[in-house]
Amino acid sequence: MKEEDSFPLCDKCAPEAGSIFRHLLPAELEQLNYRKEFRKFRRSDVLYREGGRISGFYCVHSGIIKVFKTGSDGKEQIIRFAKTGDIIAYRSVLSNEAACTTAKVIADCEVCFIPADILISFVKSNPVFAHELLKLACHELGEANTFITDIAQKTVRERLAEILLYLVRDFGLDENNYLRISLTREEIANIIGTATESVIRLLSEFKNDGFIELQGRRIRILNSRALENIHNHLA
Amino acid sequence: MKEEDSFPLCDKCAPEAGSIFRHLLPAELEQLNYRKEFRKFRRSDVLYREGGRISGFYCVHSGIIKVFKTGSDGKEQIIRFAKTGDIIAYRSVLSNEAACTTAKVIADCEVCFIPADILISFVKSNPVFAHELLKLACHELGEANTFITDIAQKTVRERLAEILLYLVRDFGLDENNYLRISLTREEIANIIGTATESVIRLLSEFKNDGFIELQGRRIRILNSRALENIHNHLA
DNA sequence: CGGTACGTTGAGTCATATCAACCATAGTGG
DNA sequence: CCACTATGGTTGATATGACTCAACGTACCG
Repeated sequence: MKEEDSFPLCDKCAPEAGSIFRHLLPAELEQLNYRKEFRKFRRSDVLYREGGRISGFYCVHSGIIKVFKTGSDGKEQIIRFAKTGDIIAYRSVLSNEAACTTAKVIADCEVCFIPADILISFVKSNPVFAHELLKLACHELGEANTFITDIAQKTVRERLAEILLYLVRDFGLDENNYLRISLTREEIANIIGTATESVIRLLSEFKNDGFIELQGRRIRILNSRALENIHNHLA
Repeated sequence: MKEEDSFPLCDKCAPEAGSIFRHLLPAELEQLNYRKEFRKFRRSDVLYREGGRISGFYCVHSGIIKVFKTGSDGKEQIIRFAKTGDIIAYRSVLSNEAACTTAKVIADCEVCFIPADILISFVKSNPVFAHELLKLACHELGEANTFITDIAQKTVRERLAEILLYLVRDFGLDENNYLRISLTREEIANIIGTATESVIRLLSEFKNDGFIELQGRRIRILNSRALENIHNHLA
């Protein structure tokens, strides 16, 4: 079928996207291809909701997803983003806990849904894969620790500079130095833990200082070195 | 030898302390007992330092250890505590990254030092153990996410109430409702990400409200329900 | 006995949150 | 086609939580 062709096959997708599945054996990849379900989502669709039980996890083929927790007063706290090659919800699957986050689409995406049991079975059957998964979780843990320290100790201004640089690193710039991810001011605020108005004011401060340029939601990075300095408390 | 007797044997310690090693097979436990090194540390000793390469990890037999990151201005951010049955530094060992935290003794402790290679080999040889280790890492990741959300969204007052409850849950109360962990005001500040003076002021506010009692460094919990309410923004 | 680390309190300041008003844009339905 | 509504962005005024700085008290320790 024509349709079929457009499905990403894991044994092609895994190495290209650099996903964790590149550590699977051919037979396991075949099994994965057989069991997975290809799905498309559009902006603001929700993949799963915190508190819910999870029957599987997702591997992102294209698009961007934000993963957030809802605070007691209903405010979103964005924990991380997932893009091509990333997997989400694996935490809940592996620890067998209810989802502690919600996943919502930021840029239209294509993902594979993979039943929970298959992940567990790979962990049990493929030690290298298990180790890689551990590396992944431990790496994320390290990043979480860094984030905790920053959010606890740095000013909003410093955190904003940091997040811009993080977005550059993770999503890159286009040919005109515009960030390849588009976020609302509120979403930016929900990453660094501040008010929307503060983000707006600080962004326009950065603009006036000539570090960035703003075209609506698009952000152009002019002087990442300066942002680096702000982040490191040197300015 | 007399000395030998005082060494904790992992096959006894693991089930009692509820450590991750309870999932090992007898032969593996034996290997662990053979390879591990028993060590004692006193208050303010450092087990390992951030940035350093790690040749092994630690399983805590007794005592309390604080694990923290040092912020850019030298301020400690306490990430977690480790007590009987907990393992530390496993993150760096598994992800093969330099230590991103420092571990310092809060209450005199006895630990086993375990060479890195043995952990990796268990992950490879024992799928159940690997899975349990994944559960552990994923659970910690979930806790980190919650902490990020709290620190980003809650007031210092709310966080202080929360941390007191967390310390009750994790370390318990003695017969007179005193916390079984002793921290300096500065250490408390370094958990919740605030200034020492703020902790002092808020603690004495809680005292005046009759929620707690203070005897130097010892904290007596009188009304945990009230603290619960503060934490949940209900008061 | 002096030193060092910890605890406490007060005063002043500042970064950031909050509240309110307003504008721009786009989608919707009559 | 146009009012209508919702969403997101911006700006200003004001309030305040929390930090900083400084001084001083306290307790333990060699």
